[in-house]
Amino acid sequence: MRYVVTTPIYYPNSVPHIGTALTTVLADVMTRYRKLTGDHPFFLTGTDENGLKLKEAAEAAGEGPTAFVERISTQFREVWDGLDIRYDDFIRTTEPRHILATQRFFQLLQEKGHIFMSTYEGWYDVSSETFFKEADLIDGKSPDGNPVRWVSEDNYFFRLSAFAQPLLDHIQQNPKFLLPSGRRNEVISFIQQGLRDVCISRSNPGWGIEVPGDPSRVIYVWFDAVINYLTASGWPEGNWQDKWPASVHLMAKDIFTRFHATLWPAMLMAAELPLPKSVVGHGWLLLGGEKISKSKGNVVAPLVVGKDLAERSGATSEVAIDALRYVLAAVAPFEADTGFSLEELDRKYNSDLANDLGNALNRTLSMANRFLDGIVPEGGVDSEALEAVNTAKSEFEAAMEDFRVDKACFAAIEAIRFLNKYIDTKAPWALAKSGDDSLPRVMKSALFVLQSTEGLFRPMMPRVADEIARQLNTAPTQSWAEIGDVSRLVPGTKLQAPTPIFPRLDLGQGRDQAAPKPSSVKPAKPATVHTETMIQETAPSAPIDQITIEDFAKVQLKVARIFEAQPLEGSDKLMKLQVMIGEERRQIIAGIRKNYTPEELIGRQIVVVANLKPAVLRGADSQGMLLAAVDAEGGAILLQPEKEAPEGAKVR
RNA sequence: GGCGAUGUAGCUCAGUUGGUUAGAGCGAACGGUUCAUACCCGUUAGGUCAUCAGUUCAAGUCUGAUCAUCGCCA
Repeated sequence: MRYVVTTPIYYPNSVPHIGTALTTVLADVMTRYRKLTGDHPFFLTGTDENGLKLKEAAEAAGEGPTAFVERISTQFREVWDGLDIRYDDFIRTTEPRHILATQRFFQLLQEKGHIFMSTYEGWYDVSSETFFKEADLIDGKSPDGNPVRWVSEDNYFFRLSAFAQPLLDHIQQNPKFLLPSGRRNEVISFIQQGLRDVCISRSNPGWGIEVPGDPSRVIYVWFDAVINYLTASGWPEGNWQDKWPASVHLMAKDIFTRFHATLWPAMLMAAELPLPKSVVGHGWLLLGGEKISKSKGNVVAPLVVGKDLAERSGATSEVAIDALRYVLAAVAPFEADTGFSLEELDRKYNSDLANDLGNALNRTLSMANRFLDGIVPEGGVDSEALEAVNTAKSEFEAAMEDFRVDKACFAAIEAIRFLNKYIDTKAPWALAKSGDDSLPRVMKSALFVLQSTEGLFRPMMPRVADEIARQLNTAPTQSWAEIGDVSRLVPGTKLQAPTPIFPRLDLGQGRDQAAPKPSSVKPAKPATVHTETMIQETAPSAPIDQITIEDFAKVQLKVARIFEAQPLEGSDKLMKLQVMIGEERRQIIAGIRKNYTPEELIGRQIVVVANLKPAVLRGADSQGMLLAAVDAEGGAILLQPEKEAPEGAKVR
């Protein structure tokens, strides 16, 4: 039986953002840890490709649904690959294996008498694939503000109501079945309020998994989606019991209660199949106090963040990606949501990785090279070093048993904090000066802690761990049991010269390294602030008509972030930008090609006029304009918040 | 409307079953050190533990009310 870790299958009407990356990174860390502990993990992720919404999204994109999901699914895999996510299986719910498993599952429930026909009526919200009653609607729209349509049709229902008590019993008897505990309570009260039978089919729109024996209908997308976890085991054929039940289903809290903690376990009970061991619904990462919205697009693209971190710090792209992985894992919310920002990433990069971990490795190797000719000495290590490593190791293990990757990160960094204190206390430089014979033992203790942390950090930062092992000239940690084993530090081994892994970020400079140098701005007269669509400068000598504060208040200025930039075809000045104003995506055409390349623009914050009447420039829609100063040559100099502003912040 | 959660130092968060001077990390200030990526180590940070009222010898930790934010359900 393998240790099976799953993420949700992501819905490809969007692209991966920092929130989906969080779940996936956590799953990857758990998997890599289990690989070290010898639990033969199996890591499953994928894309959820059925559903009416997808078909409509494809049509809106002017594509056939097949081509559409193919393209987006590939995007997900590219991002996961870029984040060094090592999934064992990437399932797509349009694959034959899943269609077969889903239909078989449906039939199985029919055979067991848990499916019946009934008339289904209600207001259907395609966007969230959910039905609402009349009373649920707000101003004729769904509670989420999405348009709804009236649907009335005969459909198949799953007798969910029959499983309320069995579910409650199972939850009570298995304290680790639903986590965290706060959300488990939510599920209990949700079930206690009574479960309604759920409609699990829809009339066939020409996309989706057909109900077996009834091609006029397709299986409800959520019903088929959760089955993916079982599909991947190979069920019902072959040795599926090797990969089912899952050890842990990991997801964000929004799809926890209804689907993963209620519907899916009930379906499994109905099919008389084993339930997953644990279902974990972690909290959200809040950006600027707001939830990251899946349906609105990528608020922050993970690979852009990684690339940006690499460029600003000077770290290699592999190290920057590992750093992003570590920070996500370290701040991962569990019970509640947690506030996050790109500044937070920077701070944690500097303090935990550059100052603590990187510097500890660097100073230790530097001393070893100076005082011991770079040779690992004979003899043992101090008991306090051993104790610190063992403490970190066991706390790491305990944290992982509870799926608390954040606590595991803390345990690992604690070992490094110990090391820095230890070095200060022992002062090897003083020992070397006085010829004290305890020097080899102290240095070996320090090297030992470093080697141990190589293993501790490996699940979060595999490339960094490799680099630490390289500099220590020791074999990369292959198994968890090796951590804390002093004999792995072979006397006589020649250490490498220290090379900084995490170049320190200069946070005082802000995040705008790409900003034009002050010298390129003519200081003689104030640059005229204008918008990019007005290439010609307003005459600087002409007196500017005064306006009232009310006039100015009509202009809504907001902070936006550029996440995509490309030259506009058919123009040599215009750039086509995709920006996020908070959660809202806009396309803006800007005449800024003279001073900026697309690469310089992506990831930056800018200021835009948010309520400008949209215009068509060179055939492309421009939904707003950005603010820029004008340099002597008439080129644009972007206005940018002096420091990172909340996403979508008002400017006044 | 019902149920529930959250509200703790500038920031992000811990605070088991109520019990000595409320903690951590970051940031800040000051001091120390020099092996090191201006790093590390130490000290300090005057937090009405949202507010009010209770229970108790004792409450951040229990009860009730209020305010704010959020979630689930209807």
